[in-house]
Amino acid sequence: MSVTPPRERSRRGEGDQLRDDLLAAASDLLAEHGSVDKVSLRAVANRTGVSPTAVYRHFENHDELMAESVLWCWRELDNALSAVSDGPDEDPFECFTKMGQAYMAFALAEPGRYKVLFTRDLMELNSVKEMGLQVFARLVGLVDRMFAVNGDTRDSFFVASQVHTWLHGIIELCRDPREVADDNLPFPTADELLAHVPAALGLERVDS
Amino acid sequence: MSVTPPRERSRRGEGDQLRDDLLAAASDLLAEHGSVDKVSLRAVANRTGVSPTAVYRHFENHDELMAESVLWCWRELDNALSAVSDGPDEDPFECFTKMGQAYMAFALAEPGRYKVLFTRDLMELNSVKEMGLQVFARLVGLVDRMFAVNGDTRDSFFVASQVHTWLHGIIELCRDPREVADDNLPFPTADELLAHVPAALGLERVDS
DNA sequence: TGTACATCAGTGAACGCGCGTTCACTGATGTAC
DNA sequence: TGTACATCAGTGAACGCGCGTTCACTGATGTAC
Repeated sequence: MSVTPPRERSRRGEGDQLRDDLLAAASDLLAEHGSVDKVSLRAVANRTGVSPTAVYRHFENHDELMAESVLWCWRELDNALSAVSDGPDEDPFECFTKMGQAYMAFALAEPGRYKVLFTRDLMELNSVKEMGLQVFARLVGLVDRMFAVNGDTRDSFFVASQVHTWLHGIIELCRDPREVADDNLPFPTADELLAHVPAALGLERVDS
Repeated sequence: MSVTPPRERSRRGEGDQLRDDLLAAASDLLAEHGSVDKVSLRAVANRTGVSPTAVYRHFENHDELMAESVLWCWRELDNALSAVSDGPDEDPFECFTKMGQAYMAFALAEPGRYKVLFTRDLMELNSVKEMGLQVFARLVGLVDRMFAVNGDTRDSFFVASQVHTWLHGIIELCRDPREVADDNLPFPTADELLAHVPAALGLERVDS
């Protein structure tokens, strides 16, 4: 039980700073433990260098703290994907590849943080659901643009769902690339599996 | 906190019966909660109608109880898949479809029980890993037989991994088909997504 | 056939722990006058 | 410019709870003689 040194008290009027600090600490703890159940309010307070009661100045209870923390993780994913430039003048097929790699990189860098995004109970909250759909909308948009180039008439939402499910499964199977390396499990790596997705789903540029 | 009526004490020499009863109760609790962390030793004892201390006659501790419980769940999946006849004189493409449906049915009937199979820490135990690979081997064998018919020269292990990851992702996305029905999430159903897997992965009979 | 006894299949009380949450409080700091 | 005071940003002790685990035990039952 490592104890973080006490946090310097915020100046007057800057009390909201603690809220962000708590969410950042919670995000780290979620990344470490990979589950909302394993991250206690007290642990978040402790990691932040603050007493458990201080948390109640910013969150109703443990449930709300965790819901907001997962929302924070979603924003981290959204930011990571924003780094991939996909303006309308870019090649959507290249964007798709880069976006897939960025998504995979986020998921594999901190598997616990990725896993927590899909916490079943939290998905029922509108805030979390909307955030999830917003990220998904990036994918749908990209598929739309590839379809436009190829003259593909399939339902882009359906194909985006195919992409999403497949990537999600790859991440689950090959969560930690290091495990695969020194382990006797002969599973393919995430990169290999990822590389076959565009062709299998007909998301490569058609020369005509 | 519902309390199961006390269990009738086993006759002398039949003490092992309790072990199976505990595992069956644990399997149900895992199905209900979908996580090893949420199922306590006391809850398993309670569900079985026995005192917590009785558990220690059959298991070292909570960890071993959970490990054996998950192994029990794996055997339930293995049994469910065994119901699909896939003798060498059957059409492997039909078997593949039926096996996929059986797998999906198992996963969607009790999402919690399915989810628990892939508990990260437990996968490091040889007993669990072997059980997982044994189930996976069914799939590889099926892919082999489809390849034989089609003269397909791809690596069957790799393609089986593609199937596995994709199905796994579909299950995660569409865990509960009822949610999709009355919810505003417009995601495709598991059946729709599943139906597109064989074609996308080149696992349909080639007419030549 | 009767009885002493070892064994089996458990029970019940107790422990220390970390948890979420409540309550009364404290001390620094900005502001009104 | 000095001071009283309201407010802010927290703290610290305490609560009841369920947990994993230990320990000493109990009572039925099969078996040896």
